[in-house]
Amino acid sequence: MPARPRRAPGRPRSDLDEEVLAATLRTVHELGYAGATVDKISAAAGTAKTTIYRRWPSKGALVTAGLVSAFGPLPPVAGDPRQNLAALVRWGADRIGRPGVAAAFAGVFADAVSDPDLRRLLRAQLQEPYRSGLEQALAVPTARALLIVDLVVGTLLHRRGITGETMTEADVQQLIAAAESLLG
Amino acid sequence: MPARPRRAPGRPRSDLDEEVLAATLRTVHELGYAGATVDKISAAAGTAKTTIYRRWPSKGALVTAGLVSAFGPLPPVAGDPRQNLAALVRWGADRIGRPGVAAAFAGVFADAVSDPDLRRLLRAQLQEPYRSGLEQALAVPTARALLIVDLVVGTLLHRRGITGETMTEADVQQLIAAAESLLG
DNA sequence: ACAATTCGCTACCAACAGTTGCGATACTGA
DNA sequence: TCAGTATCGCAACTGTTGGTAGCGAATTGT
Repeated sequence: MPARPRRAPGRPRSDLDEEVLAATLRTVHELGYAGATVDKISAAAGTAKTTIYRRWPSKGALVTAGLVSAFGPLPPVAGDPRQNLAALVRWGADRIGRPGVAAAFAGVFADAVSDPDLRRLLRAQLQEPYRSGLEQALAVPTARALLIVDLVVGTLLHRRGITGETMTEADVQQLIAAAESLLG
Repeated sequence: MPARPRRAPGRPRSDLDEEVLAATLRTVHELGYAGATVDKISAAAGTAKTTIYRRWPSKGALVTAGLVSAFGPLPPVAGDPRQNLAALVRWGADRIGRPGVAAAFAGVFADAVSDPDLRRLLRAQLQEPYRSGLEQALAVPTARALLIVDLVVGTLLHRRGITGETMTEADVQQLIAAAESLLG
């Protein structure tokens, strides 16, 4: 018999996950990944550092959760693969252009190199959930979907990482054209 | 009258720049950017931490110098732009696939967000020197050359950052095809 | 009332980037 | 040979950070 979804005893968690994640990206935006200390993030969220560590096991996991929250679910698409690709690239460009997102990516990537737990978290929460939706929207096999993600996300992140600026509309159009050449 | 290139007085610097930079990438490869402490790097290079800080102003600058040393000068190319592009993509894929390079990139990108000095160094030592050579080899204007760099380098780095693996030959060929669509 | 759990707070630890000071060393120039 | 200068390796230090431990108070179900 299935366990009834009865509420566990004890004081329930306050509803502040979203506020903490928003404060995380805000602080990373202002101070960079290294400058955004967990003390400062908790102060910006109006809570305590210990509360944050009760919910996320490390700073990298916290920032990863902030990224997941900033991206949200893949937008629904219903066209042919070419149309879908253009819409998805614009969606990604918008999200990566939001304050703090690129800096957060750089930080978790750097941390993940020496942190296997964080690496697993990245793949499970950021790569895997989007991969399957992309395969369907673009009608491509897995390996091709992953390459397209590398191309689009990598290009957008590198631009922000090196120049600190977002892409011009003309560059986004070129990026769409380059990605289209991978649709097969 | 020109100042004679007379050697400055005092004990000359030991010839250990290259050994330190190699030890830097080696250590970043093994332990990640955060795990590669300057203490460990200096130990791996067989020198003292203070000697490193006498030559490079920060850990970020040290790792950036390691990257510059790992890439070396742009290889000479002498074909039409299409041939040159393919050769340059393969050159970049080889360099970014070398141990420690991708992890070093992620680390300096993350640090650069909150360190204007490091941001300037990145552009002056890693972006600017290659941009002009690329414009000539590919016969494209500046903005297009920068976009191609974002596309190629960004894609290669994102693949290593997320999966930790290098690209298959088939993927490199697809990347070349995608970049070619930007040649105009 | 009682058990269970979270909250905010203070205090703490180990590790790291970067600095300072020192004696020893290697070179130049007179 | 002797001063002057700059480097070297070493040890000790500072300030900060990620993360932990322990507490009394608050909030729920039974």
